[in-house]
Amino acid sequence: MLDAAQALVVSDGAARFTLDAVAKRAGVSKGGLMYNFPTKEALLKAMLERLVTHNAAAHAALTERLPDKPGRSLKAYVMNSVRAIDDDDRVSAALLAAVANDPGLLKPASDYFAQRFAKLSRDVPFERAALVYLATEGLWTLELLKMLPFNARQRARIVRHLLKLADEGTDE
Amino acid sequence: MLDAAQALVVSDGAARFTLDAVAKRAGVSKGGLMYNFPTKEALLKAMLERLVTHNAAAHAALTERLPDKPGRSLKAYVMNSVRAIDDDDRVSAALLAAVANDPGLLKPASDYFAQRFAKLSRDVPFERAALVYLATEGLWTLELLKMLPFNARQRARIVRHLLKLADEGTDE
DNA sequence: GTCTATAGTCCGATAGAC
DNA sequence: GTCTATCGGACTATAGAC
Repeated sequence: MLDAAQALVVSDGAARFTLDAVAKRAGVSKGGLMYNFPTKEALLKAMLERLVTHNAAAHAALTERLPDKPGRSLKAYVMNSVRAIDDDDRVSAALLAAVANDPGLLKPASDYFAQRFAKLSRDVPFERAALVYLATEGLWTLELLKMLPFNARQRARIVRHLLKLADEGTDE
Repeated sequence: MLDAAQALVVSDGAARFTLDAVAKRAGVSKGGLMYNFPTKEALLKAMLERLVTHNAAAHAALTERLPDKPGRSLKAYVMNSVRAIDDDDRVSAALLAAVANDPGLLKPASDYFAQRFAKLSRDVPFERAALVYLATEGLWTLELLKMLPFNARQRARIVRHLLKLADEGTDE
């Protein structure tokens, strides 16, 4: 059912994300859907938690494949964020819109964000880690909203710069 | 009427942003509201354009008050973005949610973004300008969504760093 | 557990009087 | 131009059969 819900927001956007549509896409009745998720909010929360889990797993896998030296976690974060936009990202955008009015819904993700930076910046000077982190987040957000004012070449140049900054580790 | 619409999204959020509510807040009937804005989309578009105008004016005013040396436009942009969150920002957040599914609505803002960076980066090395720009945008976005993983001291440190980077101009 | 059917609410937009 | 009144539709959630 969560698969169907995610596929729906990816293809139709957040506006068409209704219980009827999700049930139809999942091949169950609305009653069946609401047996598993008592309210729509419960469904949204489950989708959000799955996104966070996916993201954490992707970052962990990427980190392991990098040499174990200072900044590798931050570097993996950058790499994981600048990939081509995929379905998970599109789900993020739709959910962002859906939950923008319900700050409580974002609480679990908020905690995830706070802990994530703490881990990323452990072996990198604070200011540089924060700069790379914020710039990466800005890049991801603007790209998602199709408001990134860079062409492909400029974007590649920026990504290279971010990775270099993350890689330089503690030698400042 | 636009004032009332903005006040409404600030106080009640995007979910309660209905034509009835806007009309009531503006002290007119729904018919009167829809005489001026034929559809809800027209109303949203007008609000967006006013936001862009406000933002451009604030940046211009801030720029003028800085000494005329390389990087002053970029510096003014950073300063204009890291102020305490105000009503305009809250409107931005609500509109972000409202228009996330309608990419066409964002077109005018998208053009504004593209031109804005071109101006900001005119007298600063590209990579540094892009880094400062993206990090500032990331800071603004995360703060708006209450997902900024920094305390007040760390935030001040980051802002200082961003301003310094913008200020160093072309001496790289 | 999963279904059908429907209750109850709210929205955007229209029609027509004044 | 601005009002009142209302339409048609879509939504979440519930009730109850099987």
